Amino acid sequence: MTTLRAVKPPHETRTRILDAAEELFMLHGFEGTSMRLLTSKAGVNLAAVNYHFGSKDALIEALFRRRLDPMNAARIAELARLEEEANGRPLAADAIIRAFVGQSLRHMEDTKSGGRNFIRLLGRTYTEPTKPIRVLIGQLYAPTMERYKNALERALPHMPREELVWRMHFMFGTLSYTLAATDVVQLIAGCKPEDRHDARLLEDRLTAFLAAGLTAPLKHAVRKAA
Amino acid sequence: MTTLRAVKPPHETRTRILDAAEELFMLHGFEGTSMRLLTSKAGVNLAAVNYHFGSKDALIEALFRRRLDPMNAARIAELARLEEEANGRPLAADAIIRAFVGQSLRHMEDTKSGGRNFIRLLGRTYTEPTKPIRVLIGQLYAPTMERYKNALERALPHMPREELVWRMHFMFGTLSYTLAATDVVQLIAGCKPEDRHDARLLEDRLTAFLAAGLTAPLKHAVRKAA
DNA sequence: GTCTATACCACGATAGAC
DNA sequence: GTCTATCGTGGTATAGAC
Repeated sequence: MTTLRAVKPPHETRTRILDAAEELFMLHGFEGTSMRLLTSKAGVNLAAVNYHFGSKDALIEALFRRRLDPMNAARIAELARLEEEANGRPLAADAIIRAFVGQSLRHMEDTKSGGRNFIRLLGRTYTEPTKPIRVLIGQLYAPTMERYKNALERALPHMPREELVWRMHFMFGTLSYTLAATDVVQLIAGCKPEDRHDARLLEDRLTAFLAAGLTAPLKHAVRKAA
Repeated sequence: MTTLRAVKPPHETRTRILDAAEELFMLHGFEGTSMRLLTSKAGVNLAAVNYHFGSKDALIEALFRRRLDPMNAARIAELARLEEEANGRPLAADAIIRAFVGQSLRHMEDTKSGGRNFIRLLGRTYTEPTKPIRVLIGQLYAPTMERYKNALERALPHMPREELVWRMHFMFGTLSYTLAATDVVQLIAGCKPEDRHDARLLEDRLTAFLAAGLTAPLKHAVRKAA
């Protein structure tokens, strides 16, 4: 076992399965892609999924962990970097938003590693009917969200906590939907398709929209409820 | 057939199927709910769905049409009413948004007719992997979107068309996500559950957030791209 | 430890009797 | 309109080959 086997890296089957799953789940959804199609595309045996992951659901979980854990770690690191630069002063809200949003868009840009597929898949998954998946996503995001919530509380000290939570919720929704629904824009009103792939421009558009929404003045009814 | 049959209204089987489908699709998704479960919950025969609708997909289409057509008609009527009141002057952006958003929340409030189930299901469907469903939703929304886009163009004459389309896209995303993902708020940061059902308060929160985002000043990069 | 062949039950859809 | 039988396909479990 410890002999040289340069041709076949360890866990190659695992990786092949994960890569094929990412693409097919994005195209046809979780329940829409059969294990038979998935394994044949990955070039592995039907039972390999069950051996390596245990079940289809466990495969889905592994798929999300593989990309989401590094992504959220990068988000937290980016926030820490900004806070260090600021030297104790609170950050501006739009800088915080940009740090969060940017990570998703960065992954969309590298068409090489299939990151684009994953991001679209991720955006779709927040509203998955299957509860275990939603719970998993929530768990994977929880530490990051806590950090960003704290940063936003410092950036917007006069915002009631509850209103801030709701606005973060809206923000999260806009981001996930934008990443997931790539063609509905065209269905609604038509837009130049080439723009959809300009991550830098999209980052500016999103940040401007979200920062304005997040820092909007409070309505009377909302302020009373706080 | 034309004799009096007060006990059993016409198309009762159809209605029973649609009602059961609405609830089960919301709970388990389209592919996640079996026809066997659906028909047994509806108290009809397994083959009845195929007889009345032709297929599972056709059932889904009928399900959306039943609720979405009146809902969008109400949206257009509401906009026409506001425009008549304004007597030719352009409407304010937040009034337009409130008219659009309000219709969804109105349907969420009547727990009686199962509207809440439908709205959650609808919010989830914009990001459905199955393309025919997305196309259907796009078609059903198209006339309404056109009307609202025109109204917003009048309300925001200095906004580049393309930026407006993107912002409407963001807006649509926030709305659909908010309606679909009822429990993720709690997963992320925790919020008082009773608030999630106060449609009036939610309408205020949403309108404030979206109006601010929609009317946000343009970034340089975005202005140059226009 | 990795992988394959195969068997098992539930699913969606359909045809035909009633 | 309803029911039953049936077909092809889905996810999963396992026994055994390498």
